[in-house]
Amino acid sequence: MKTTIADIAKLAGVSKATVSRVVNDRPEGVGPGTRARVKAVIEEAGYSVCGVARGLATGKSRSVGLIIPDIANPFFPQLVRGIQEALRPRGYGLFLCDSDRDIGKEKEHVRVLLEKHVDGVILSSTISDCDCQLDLLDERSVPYVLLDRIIEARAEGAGVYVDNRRGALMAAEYLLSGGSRRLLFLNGPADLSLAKLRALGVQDAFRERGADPASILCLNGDYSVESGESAVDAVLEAAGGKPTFDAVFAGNDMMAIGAMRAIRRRGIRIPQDVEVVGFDDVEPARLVEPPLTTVAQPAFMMGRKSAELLLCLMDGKKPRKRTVVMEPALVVRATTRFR
Amino acid sequence: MKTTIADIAKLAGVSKATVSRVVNDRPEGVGPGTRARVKAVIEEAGYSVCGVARGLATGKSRSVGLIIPDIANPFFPQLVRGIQEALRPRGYGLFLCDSDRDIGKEKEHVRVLLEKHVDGVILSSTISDCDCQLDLLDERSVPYVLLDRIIEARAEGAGVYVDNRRGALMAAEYLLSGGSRRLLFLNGPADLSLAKLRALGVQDAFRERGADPASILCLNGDYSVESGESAVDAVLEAAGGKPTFDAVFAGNDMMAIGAMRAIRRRGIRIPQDVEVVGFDDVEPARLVEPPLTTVAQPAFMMGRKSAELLLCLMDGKKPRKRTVVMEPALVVRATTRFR
DNA sequence: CTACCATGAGTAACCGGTTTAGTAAACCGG
DNA sequence: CCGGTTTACTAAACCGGTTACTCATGGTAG
Repeated sequence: MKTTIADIAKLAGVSKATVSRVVNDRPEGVGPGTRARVKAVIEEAGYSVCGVARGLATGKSRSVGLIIPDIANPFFPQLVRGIQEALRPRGYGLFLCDSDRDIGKEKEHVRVLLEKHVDGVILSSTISDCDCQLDLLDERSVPYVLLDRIIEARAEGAGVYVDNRRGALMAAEYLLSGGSRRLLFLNGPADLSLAKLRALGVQDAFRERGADPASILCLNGDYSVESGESAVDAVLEAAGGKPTFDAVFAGNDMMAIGAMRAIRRRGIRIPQDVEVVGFDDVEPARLVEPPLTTVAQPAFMMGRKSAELLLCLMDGKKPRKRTVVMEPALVVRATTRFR
Repeated sequence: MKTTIADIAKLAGVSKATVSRVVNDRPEGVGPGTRARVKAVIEEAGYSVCGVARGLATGKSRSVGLIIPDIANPFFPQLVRGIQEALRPRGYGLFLCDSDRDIGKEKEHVRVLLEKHVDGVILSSTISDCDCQLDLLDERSVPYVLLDRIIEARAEGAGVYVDNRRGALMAAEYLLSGGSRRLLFLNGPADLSLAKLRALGVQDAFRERGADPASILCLNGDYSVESGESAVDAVLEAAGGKPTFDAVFAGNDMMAIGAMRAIRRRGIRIPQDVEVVGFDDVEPARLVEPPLTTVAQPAFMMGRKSAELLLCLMDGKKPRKRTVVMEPALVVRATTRFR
């Protein structure tokens, strides 16, 4: 039989209210003697509050939901770690939902999270334009923070992103500075707004250097190694095995790694013949051969910030800024030539 | 204002009990006409049950906890995906807890999960011998499934593992079959029972082949690339840069990759001079150069099986077998010589 | 025609906490 | 010693569902 607050109250010879105050460390209304006695009884009986009952009474479940497109993409586990880091000391639980890049599953997850009465949601959405799930959250006034994946219709909402446009600009500029002019830009899904922003960044760099943005060959992958590999393979195949480009900039490291595989399989040298730059700076980037030059995102930090922002929102406080934009950093390794 | 079951009852002109029956699709006690009307009202009002209230009433929270040592290790995201796959259709939420390889955090997570009144726990524990957290679960009779990480004291409990001893035997046997005799066995933490089992497997292989198990050089890492790299580096350093071994078998792919880095940095060739075999078959294993020969674990399947087993336990059913042992498979790539 | 049972639906207790209003006793300055 | 304030604590309502039990009603078998 589980011990409840009533059992403790009876054992300690006080009322449930008093036990509740002791459990929640509320200073008012309980004398030091009583407090000590109740604490002793609780310890003795090994009692711990029932979060469900408390949740019903307070309307807060002390848990938040996280929706991400793909936990197998090594970028996201870092976000998760950052989020946990911020959540654990406050005793919040984290519902992990992998939407599997599927809009339907994403919406279903929002519904389930709502049923679970999470106090807030961190959303790294697969959807960019439609915002129906967010309407649901707004309706129930569940605070949420957008993470990594921007949703245009909610640009003014709380969010934590890297400066995607600038990150892409940095990558493209670096490639241009090395003399590359014929860029293969292996972007993410075209409807993702972060992908659009990066396209703009690449164009910025070209214009800045007086290069023609129209000369950029832009393809779209789904952030998997395979998609990067097959996209580049198709381009090379079409050109009879000779590269029609002298640089590749990929929307994430996994696609960049895929691109590298397709390129090297044809005997094309990296970085001598073709330079490659990725995005994210996940662990595999430094493990592949040659180690990948990439635009680093502070993933762990982004996770932490997003959770801190959400905690702030859930406390009903006005955060200093609703949108946190983090700085990307170019990490030069060996898929680009020495400058 | 949130709509409750009482609101729906009033709107539909029925009692809460009837609405409850309709919501839970209970066939008895509601006529088809009433049912349709109530459903319409629910749809109209956009009502969804409050899981917290339901949880209090039923004593089930429809959520399970997962404790893993390190979400950044690419093996674990695959487990997570498998678990979600099994859980989602049943509407269960998943509390993810990363114990960060820290026993203290692991225990804290168990406490928090207990407070959240999860219906079950999947545990991939950092702890091998002490089982205090499991006592807590037993006490509250919360069903749990051990996943990947065996806990010796609970060998008879529900669990899903790969046949670690056999996997290690396969790897060692393969290395021996190639003529390697001086094995550097880069095992996981010595107190982990899966590491002990693998050590036994390696010894089995040596004995089978008439080789002396005492000639195995055994080191322990923490499953990170760095630990593998530094361990092998230290060995090479001590031997003046010449390898005192002709094969490395690592407790996971990340350590194997670390070992490869240390080896190649010294100009030692893989696989000509030293062969390397990993464990797990995570994505980076096929991406590094040369691609890593490894003992594959069916991680996704293991995750799914563990969740299915837990669901079974939570339903109060007796599962056909409490312990599921999956078969490892040797995946031969290019860090071993052609046989 | 009556006795009986199946069916649809409602009533109210209950799950285990939190919180507000209320009470009795202690305290305190004048 | 008195009126008023403070302090320690309790009783009971409430959160939003579930469910055992009760009760008409109507169909049916004898």
